[in-house]
Amino acid sequence: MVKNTGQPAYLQIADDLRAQIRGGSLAPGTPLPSTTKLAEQYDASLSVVKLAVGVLRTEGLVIGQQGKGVFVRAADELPLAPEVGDELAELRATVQDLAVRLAKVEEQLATSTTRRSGRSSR
Amino acid sequence: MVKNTGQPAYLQIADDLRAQIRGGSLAPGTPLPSTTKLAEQYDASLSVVKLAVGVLRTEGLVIGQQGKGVFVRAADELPLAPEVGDELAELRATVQDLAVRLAKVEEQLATSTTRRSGRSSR
DNA sequence: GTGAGCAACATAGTTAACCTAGTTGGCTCG
DNA sequence: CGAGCCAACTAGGTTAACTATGTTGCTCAC
Repeated sequence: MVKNTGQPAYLQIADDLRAQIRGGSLAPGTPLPSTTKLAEQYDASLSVVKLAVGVLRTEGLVIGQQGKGVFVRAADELPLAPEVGDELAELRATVQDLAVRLAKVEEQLATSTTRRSGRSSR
Repeated sequence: MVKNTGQPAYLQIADDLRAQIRGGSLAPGTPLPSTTKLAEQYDASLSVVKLAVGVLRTEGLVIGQQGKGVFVRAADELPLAPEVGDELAELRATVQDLAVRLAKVEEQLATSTTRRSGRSSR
């Protein structure tokens, strides 16, 4: 990991963890892997993992406890409707995908129209 | 500044900025001072200011634009709107529409470049 | 056996440095 | 005069090092 989609690494990791939480793969009350573990797991630096966890923390999805770990918050006290977060993550991914594809198209279009003559329309 | 309320510096700054936004002292659409200015203003390091702005960014209170500045979001679209679901649905529709249109464009582009010769360049 | 202390590991905060990338405005040169 | 380059400023991302602080379990001395 972490790929290449133009999405920053710490957001990718945050999205992934968020998806795992929303999806139940990380149940409420259970601790996330430690930051060093996550760093290895995602093949990222400690810093970006800390950033990712920080995002989830400010989102309220997760609560860090010094010396113990980072725990998934109980579903009852989750900040937003669970589906909203889900949809948001999905939408983010989709939008990112669209952005990348559009950029490619734009580039192709630019080079071809330049070569071919003026442009049509718009 | 900052402290020493036990509250970490970056949260104090984030809180202060949030208060200014909520209080109208920083109107929607207006840019925050640049990160370097904020760092001087709060007598903090660049790093903590960046963290503080990052918090507001993930909260959606503020939108950063590379090269220009960090702008206060319009009051209409400020967070915690109860009709978040509505906005989400709308966004979903828009994204779907974009995806379809983009797919068409990509297809046209692919066939035309293929037909006309090998692809060009780059 | 029990308690004190210590080592190892955990999150959290702070700072600094470096790099990327977008915007803007001014200056130079053709 | 205009086009294009360039310098200065902007936010954003990444990494690394250091510090602080809390938790837990082990060992060792008594």
